[in-house]
Amino acid sequence: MSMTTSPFARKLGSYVSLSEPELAVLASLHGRRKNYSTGRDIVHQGQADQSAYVLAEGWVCSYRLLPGGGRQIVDFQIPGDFLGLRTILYKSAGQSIEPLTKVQASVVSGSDLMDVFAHNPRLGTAVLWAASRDDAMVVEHLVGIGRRNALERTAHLLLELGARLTLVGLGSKAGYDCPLSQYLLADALGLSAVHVNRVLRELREDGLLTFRNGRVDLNDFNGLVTLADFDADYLDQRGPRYQ
Amino acid sequence: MSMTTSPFARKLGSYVSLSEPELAVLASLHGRRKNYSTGRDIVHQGQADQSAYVLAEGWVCSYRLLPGGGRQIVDFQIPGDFLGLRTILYKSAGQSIEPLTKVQASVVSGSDLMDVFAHNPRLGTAVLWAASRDDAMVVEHLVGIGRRNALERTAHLLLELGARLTLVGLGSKAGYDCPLSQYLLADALGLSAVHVNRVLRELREDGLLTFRNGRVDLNDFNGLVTLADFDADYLDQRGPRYQ
DNA sequence: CATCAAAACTGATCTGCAGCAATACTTGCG
DNA sequence: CGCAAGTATTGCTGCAGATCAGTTTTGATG
Repeated sequence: MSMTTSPFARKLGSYVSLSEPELAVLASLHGRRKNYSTGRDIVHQGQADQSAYVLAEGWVCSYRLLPGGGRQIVDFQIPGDFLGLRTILYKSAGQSIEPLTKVQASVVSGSDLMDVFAHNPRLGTAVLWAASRDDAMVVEHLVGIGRRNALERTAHLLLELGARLTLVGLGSKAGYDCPLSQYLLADALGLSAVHVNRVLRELREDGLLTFRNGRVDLNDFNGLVTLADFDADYLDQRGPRYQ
Repeated sequence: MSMTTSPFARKLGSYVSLSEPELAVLASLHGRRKNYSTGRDIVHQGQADQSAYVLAEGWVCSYRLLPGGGRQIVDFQIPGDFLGLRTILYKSAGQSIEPLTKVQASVVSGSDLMDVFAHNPRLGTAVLWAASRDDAMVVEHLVGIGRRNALERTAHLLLELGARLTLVGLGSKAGYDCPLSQYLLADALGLSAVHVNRVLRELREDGLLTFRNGRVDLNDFNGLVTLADFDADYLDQRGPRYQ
């Protein structure tokens, strides 16, 4: 993999074979890098920010505010992920994006992206295709929330994060660094923070995983896979390709 | 709206201005109509059927099988909807599609669609853009399941179906015909069928809606909107357009 | 119109998780 | 160093909704 191929371009290339000029257009999309830190949302629900981002460093989450005052974290994003596409595609985002750590991201302007759609539709197809794949994973996650119990859900989320981090070289089957608080996990899992705590204790006591001091240790990987009915292949980026 | 413009073309046109030749390509995509009836899935989870469908008549649902033996209905589709795109885009569908009534659908072959992506990428962009919009609605629905109570969820689903049917002329604020059994509602709402029954009774006793004999009567539309925190605009098909 | 199966409905009981309250632990920060 | 803020941990209580075990209604069919 050459140094000039970004993780993002690699991801798109798995859907549509991209030519050199197309890769160049893609590279030209990246604006300068911006830094964000915890405490203020990158995108706030309702506002149409008109720009997207490619995460270079740090973790963020996208969430929806709920009528009752709570929120549902829809997805966590890790380095290499594309975010904020929705704020460009639709009038309003419907989702907010919040940095969970110090974050570095390169900005992709909305108008630039729309120009790509108009003048380089093959690239547009690739971008949307990748986005659709990501959506499918989000759906997978949310379906899991509805019908698994707390223990299975938690195991599944932590396995999924592990698998995704491993793909970008930030984790392994043994474990990974994870900056999430029990409150954040709760918002993602649709549980109370108190209950997340109990679930983590149970997972620890059962010798399955240990989550402590920002570190997840997968003590019994296979046991977790069985418990959570985790399909390790479903993160597989490959699909049919054309050309 | 000319007679030659299908609901599907209309939907795509709301994202990308389509030229006459492009509309012609779109029309040529439609294969012959096929009939399906209840009892056998149109697409079965796992198999990559390699064709998609545009629903002409009847209702279908797409669902995922769950580890515990149950299933989560991810979405209902009504006339005018496009379905099965995922079976073409990815190796495996991950979702099954089941007819709920007698169904007429025109087939779109997978290879034809992939040809469109390769040779008419503007159309490809439009198709994927529309799909991404549909996904956003599914996410919306699933988020609702996680965090609303049974009464709110049920009201929300029945309002949403009403709104969508009204868009294609099959319903109004007063009500609509609905072939769903309480078991199907349960699988969509993540509830037991027994509890769905109780919830429907409560909605009826509160004078909000009556669901009986395949007919939904929205007795108190505004009351329902308040209860379910329903955003009537979120079905709005418009978004930014280019060209 | 009698028969049968599917769908709708009901009551009783059980349970997973939320909500509240109170106590430790961990990490800056003046 | 000691205080404050966030984070983790544990016990207790209540309830929404699951599960079980039926009965009744509906509607399709010979």
